Amino acid sequence: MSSVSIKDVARIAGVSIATVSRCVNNPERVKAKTRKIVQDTIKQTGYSPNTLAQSFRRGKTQVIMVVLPSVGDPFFTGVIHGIRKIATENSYSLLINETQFNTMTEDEIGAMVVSRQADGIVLLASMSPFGTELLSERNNRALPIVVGCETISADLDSYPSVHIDNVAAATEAPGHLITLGHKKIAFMYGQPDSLLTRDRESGYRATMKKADLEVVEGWVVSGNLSIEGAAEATNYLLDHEDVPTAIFCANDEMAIGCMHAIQKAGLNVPADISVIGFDDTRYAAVTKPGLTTIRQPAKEIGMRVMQRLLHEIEHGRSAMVEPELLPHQLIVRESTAKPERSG
Amino acid sequence: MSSVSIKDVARIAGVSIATVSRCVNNPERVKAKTRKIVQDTIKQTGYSPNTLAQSFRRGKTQVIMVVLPSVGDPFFTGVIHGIRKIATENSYSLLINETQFNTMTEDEIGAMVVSRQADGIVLLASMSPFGTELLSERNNRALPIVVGCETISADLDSYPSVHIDNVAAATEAPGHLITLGHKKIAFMYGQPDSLLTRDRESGYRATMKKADLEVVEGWVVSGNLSIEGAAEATNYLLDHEDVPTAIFCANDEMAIGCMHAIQKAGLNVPADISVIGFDDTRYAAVTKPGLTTIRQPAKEIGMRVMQRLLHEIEHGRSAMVEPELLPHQLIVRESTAKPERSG
DNA sequence: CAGTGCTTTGTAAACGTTTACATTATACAC
DNA sequence: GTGTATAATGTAAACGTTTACAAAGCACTG
Repeated sequence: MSSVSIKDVARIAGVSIATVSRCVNNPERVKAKTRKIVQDTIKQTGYSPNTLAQSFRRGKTQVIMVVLPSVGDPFFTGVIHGIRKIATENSYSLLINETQFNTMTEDEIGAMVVSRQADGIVLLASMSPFGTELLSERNNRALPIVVGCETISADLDSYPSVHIDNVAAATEAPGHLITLGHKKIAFMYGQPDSLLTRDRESGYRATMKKADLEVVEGWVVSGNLSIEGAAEATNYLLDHEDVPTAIFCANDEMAIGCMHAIQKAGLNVPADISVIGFDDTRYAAVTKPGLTTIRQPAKEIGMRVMQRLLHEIEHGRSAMVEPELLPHQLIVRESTAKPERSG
Repeated sequence: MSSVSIKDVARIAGVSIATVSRCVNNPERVKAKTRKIVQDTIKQTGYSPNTLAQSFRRGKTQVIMVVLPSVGDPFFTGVIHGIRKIATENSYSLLINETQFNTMTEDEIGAMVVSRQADGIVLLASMSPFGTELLSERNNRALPIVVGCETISADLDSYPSVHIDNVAAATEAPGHLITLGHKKIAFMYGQPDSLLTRDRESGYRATMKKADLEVVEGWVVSGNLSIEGAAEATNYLLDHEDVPTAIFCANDEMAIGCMHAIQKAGLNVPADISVIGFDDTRYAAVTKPGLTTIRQPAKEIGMRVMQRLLHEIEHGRSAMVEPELLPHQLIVRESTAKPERSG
């Protein structure tokens, strides 16, 4: 059970533990002959440094904590891939925390933050997971944090962030629908309290207003970020006395649930109702009909977020910086068309 | 930058560091009055124990490493949810490693294993990610490992595992198709070398043989576990001189790509070709047509795997045990029907 | 008040590394 | 051979906890 430590290697190789340590970390600083002896001993004994002791001594874990609503969302999967790519290249591992089901309280996450379970944190579009006091004042030990996909709350504005221009992107979706001739456009958001959906909602409302279109009471609904939630919300919209001719969903996942509910109700997409999503996940291309959506460069966001985080870790908190904006793109497929039958 | 340590708290509160430590870990062992003073000091100073030092001293990280092909697969998402539920309840965090893109070599993962980055490992249906020597003999430090979804290789047979009966499940899928009247049934697997797909393939072949049906050369193809790979593989099948009337895909993800390719080729599912998947992910219910598939209890698998792992961690390696089998279920939707037009 | 047993607190060692500094070995010039 | 600079190695402290053990405090009994 007890494993071989640096002391054992030193004893067997007939050198000091310092030399063994150097052989592992700075091989060039030890004479070739000695190095050979030590390395052979290491191989023979199967020694490998105790990471716990190393982390402790070095004050670094080589672990990045990623906080996000859910790994299940295929968009976040893309972001995580980007994060992981850069992290792996730089010898970091990923500790992933999902906030979705609130199994982890603010206190718990906060404790993690403060107690250096990780060297840095990536916050992805979650609602502020810690009490703000944790991020400021006394506890603000320059713990490196970078925000991805969206600035989460005003309190977090001072953190570096990487995302698309959500307001602009959320303008293009209803813009596209309006261009097609739609006047009755509903909006389905995810979590009520997140800035992310708020940005998208404001983009939606601004566009409607600019086109002199009315946002009817009951057309702005929550799909709870899930297929099932979206299906429910869609049924609610279909029951509405004034059924919209198009629905703008704040992500593809909800758009999928939305289309399914429409089709299940015996209606046709896009003939009866157009649906537009957000994210351009890999499913958007294979739904039937293909989903018109706004593409976010998921992997790139992840990569840039992680690069920024590495910078923070290595060079300390950077001065107040502008959010880094990556390009988005409207992808037109078959789920949107001009309204054929007016409601 | 430098943070408050147990010493600072002890000094300010006027007690020894041992008392502070006890206040944090065994509050009942210190007098109420002293406890109050210390806890106030802790609150006032914002002290929180250095996790690194704790882990080091205790020899435990409270971290579980999960090794799996890809977090992107919605089936694994379900498994992870189950794992996380139990892990969180028991104060463990999840370190997630994807093997998919081979960014992490055997050596790297192996080093992690041996060097106690984690207290235990969950292996999910990946190909053997370490050299087997790492898992046996000298390095076999009773590091707790539980295998989920499938036993990975013969070498790992001695580890506890939790999964469905893959062979039996893979019998039901072609069985269902045969019952419908299909004779030309193709099989699309994922990664060539994994036992998981091999089990499913053997279930497929056995069923075909039992029904006296021929497995035509070129009908067993790899869809690479992805939508795109499955689409390619499907196109290959469609180009085959003897086009099958049904395709059994080793997971839903590939089934989705498969249906898409069929539809894109101007054919109809299930009229021209029936498609059956595996996993019953949340997308299976919302594809068009709805996907007939074999349900695996993803979350339950995750929960049981994690419970077993906790047991291993707390009570040491259990004696050679039988794999724990959870029930699967054939879910019939609209993507399968009796063959209407014979090829 | 001494003795006893229990509770509370303090002292100090230990965990396995890394690394500043001290020491010793080596190479080279004279 | 001596001196000097440099390379190689060793010594020991430090990181922040936890915890075995020792010591002290306390409450009670006789």
